[in-house]
Amino acid sequence: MPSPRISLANGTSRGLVLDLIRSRGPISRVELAEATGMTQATMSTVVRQLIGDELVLETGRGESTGGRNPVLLDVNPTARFAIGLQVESEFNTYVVVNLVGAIVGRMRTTGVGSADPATMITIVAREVDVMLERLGIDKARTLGIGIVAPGPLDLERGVIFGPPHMAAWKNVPIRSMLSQLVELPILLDNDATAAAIGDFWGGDLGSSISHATIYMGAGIGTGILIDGTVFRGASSNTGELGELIVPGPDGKSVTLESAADPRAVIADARSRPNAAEHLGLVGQDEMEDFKSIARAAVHGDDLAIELIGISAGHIATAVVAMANLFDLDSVSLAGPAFSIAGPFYVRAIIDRLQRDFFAREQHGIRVQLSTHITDAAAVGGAALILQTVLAPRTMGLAGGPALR
Amino acid sequence: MPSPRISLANGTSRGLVLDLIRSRGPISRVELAEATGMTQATMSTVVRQLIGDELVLETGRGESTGGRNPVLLDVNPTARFAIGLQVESEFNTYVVVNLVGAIVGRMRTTGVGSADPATMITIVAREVDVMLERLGIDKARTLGIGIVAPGPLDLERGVIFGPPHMAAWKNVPIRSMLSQLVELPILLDNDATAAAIGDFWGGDLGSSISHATIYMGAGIGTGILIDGTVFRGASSNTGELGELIVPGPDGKSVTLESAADPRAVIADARSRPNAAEHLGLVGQDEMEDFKSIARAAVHGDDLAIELIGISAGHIATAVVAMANLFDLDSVSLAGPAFSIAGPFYVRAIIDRLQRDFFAREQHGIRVQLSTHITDAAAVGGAALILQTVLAPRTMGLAGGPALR
DNA sequence: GGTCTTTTTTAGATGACTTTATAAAGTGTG
DNA sequence: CACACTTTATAAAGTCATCTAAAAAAGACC
Repeated sequence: MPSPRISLANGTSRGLVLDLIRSRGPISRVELAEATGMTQATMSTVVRQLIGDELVLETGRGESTGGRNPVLLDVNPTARFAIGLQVESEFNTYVVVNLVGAIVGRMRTTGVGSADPATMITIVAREVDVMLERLGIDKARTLGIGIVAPGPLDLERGVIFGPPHMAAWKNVPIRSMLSQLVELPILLDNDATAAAIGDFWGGDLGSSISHATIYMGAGIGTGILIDGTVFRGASSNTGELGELIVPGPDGKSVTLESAADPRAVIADARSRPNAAEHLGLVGQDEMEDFKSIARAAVHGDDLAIELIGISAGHIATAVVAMANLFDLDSVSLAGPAFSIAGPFYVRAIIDRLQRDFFAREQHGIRVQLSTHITDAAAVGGAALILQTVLAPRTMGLAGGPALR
Repeated sequence: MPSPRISLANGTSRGLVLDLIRSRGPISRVELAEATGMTQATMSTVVRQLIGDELVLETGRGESTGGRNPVLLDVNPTARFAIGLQVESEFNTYVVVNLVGAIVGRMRTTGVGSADPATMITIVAREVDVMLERLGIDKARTLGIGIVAPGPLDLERGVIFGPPHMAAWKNVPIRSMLSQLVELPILLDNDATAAAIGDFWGGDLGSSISHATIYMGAGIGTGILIDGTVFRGASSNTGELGELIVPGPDGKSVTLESAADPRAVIADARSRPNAAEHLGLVGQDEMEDFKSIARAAVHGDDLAIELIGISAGHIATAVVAMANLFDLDSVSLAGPAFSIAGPFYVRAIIDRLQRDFFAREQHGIRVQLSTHITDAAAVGGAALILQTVLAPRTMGLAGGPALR
């Protein structure tokens, strides 16, 4: 009766089963056995362990299909928590998520640009403790802190190389410094990867096999998941699509970043006569100006719609390229740049895929906005902790981020 | 002492160990234990089984490092064989490879364009038997036939959809038809994927984590390997890069296929005054005309060098895009189009990667011609059999080709 | 020759599975 | 409404890949 036997070594099956319960909602032991290929007997014991750890609850009975009716299992959302921390120069964003990836607490403080690393890290440690206490969450049920940082990183050593405008943070071993202060496991990763795992853990991806989350903040990056596992490539530098070539105005070749990121949209706007005043561009904070344009587009302003449409068209071109290379079945958009204008981008991508995706006759691609658009990276940091601790996976052995 | 424990379920470890012995040449049990994370005791038993199956031989003793000197293990090359068959409209190419992926027999006959499917399949079955007999290879030691076919395929059902110029082969269930005639397991896959596995099994890739084989015949495709496993995406349609956008002449955007494949090179040549005669273009067989240009380039003809250089530049652009998305550490070129002009392409790719690859500071990318350039797909078909039977792997659960 | 190292094998234990059998809790039928 | 039949869940015993611990084999070094 039981099929081929996919099975997995080392109690990894506990993680696999937890993953299934999380993603396939209320589900019976029998259905789990079918989905994994394990026997019902095995499933019984695996589930017993998960219930013993309080990770899973019996939440009711299902309908009978001719015999005894099944006991339905669900994840116990408040059994464990994880913290996500996105460090940026202007703000730090903290989130606390529960086992199903839902936000139970959120906080934003002044960012790492405002203090030297050593000072800032002590502040962070204090803020973490304060936040947990305020939420009434026992540290013992907190699995760790997932830090999401901009710019190049050394995931294995837990070191930030720092983007240009955060020079003081160059080569700061943020993981070891922080883990000495808060006694929690800590892990470091980049924004797009984190956002992708956040989408996955939040359950939005269903059983996608090949997924990409496009993360657009100041720049553009991609996090790629193969069967729910981060695809890291040779050195965790996958999904770099900023330099991809897209057809610019007049069919000239330009790079995606130079044509589609918020800065490009603003520059395009400023090149139009009277547009800066018309759209209320301030010229201080790029993301704010971009959001002004996005808001105008949402309200039906023709110029703004055109500007956003151009950017969305370029992103759509890039997504088609990725879809053809990765044979994607799921795409989501995350990051502050999509918080207002997101639907324009989703529409543009769907339209383009329908026309140009190579395998469009074989299967569709689900395109959606990430649930936590703006906080996607921080939520993803927390989800990375959940996944690493509760449902460890390996793939493309590039090491991935170390957890310490 | 033994490290984390990567271990793998279901006797998959036998395959893993065989893989390591194959790729890391003569190697001792202790080194194998280190490489896999298993204990030396476990390795002893695993190796005993492999030796029992005659897949592995003890081939000598290594140098002592202060104690007993290690027994070195090697794959027994002639223990098993696999057949690769590339079907094309003009020729069918058969190869027989041994356990280390080396060619031990090769044959080329008139292609599938010359007869209706049912007739052709009986011919193929006969030719397979004749070939094995001529080589003195027992069918019992032959693991199967890997068929590589052009155009869209249904890997799971083993059906050819057929390219436009092979209309009679549309929807032919080649796997089931052939497996009834020759009593061997049969598997169907596309050329680029097969070529990639061929490179891997031939040992050229070392321990690459993220590899792409660019296959250029009439069109351009890519086979992608993550840690030696085919990356199949949602529906085995990964690596489609023909429609990727590259900067054409004057910076205008064009698709890779329209700018770089053999047909494009010939068209470019014909657009130049007197070039057709100068280069000896016949206008019958595209690949032959392309090879004429390639030969002229190798002999130093300026125009030919320019034409090939343009094509190579476009391919290089595409490879950079792929390298940035997949964080590649290895690229190889296969297919008849690279058989003569290959070095021009390799050079162009290396140069471009050095300048534009995103993670160039973290690691280099090995770029090389496939060992069996022209026969890469056929050899790869055989290698797919070897991998499927001897070292099964799973990833990106898109099913992969079924073996029956 | 004796002692130390390194490699390989043996023997027993463990744990994640499986198979087989049994209990529990339903549905449907005469 | 008792009985047969299903479906779901657990229990018991066996299998298999792996581990730990310890011994055996084979060479290096003094």
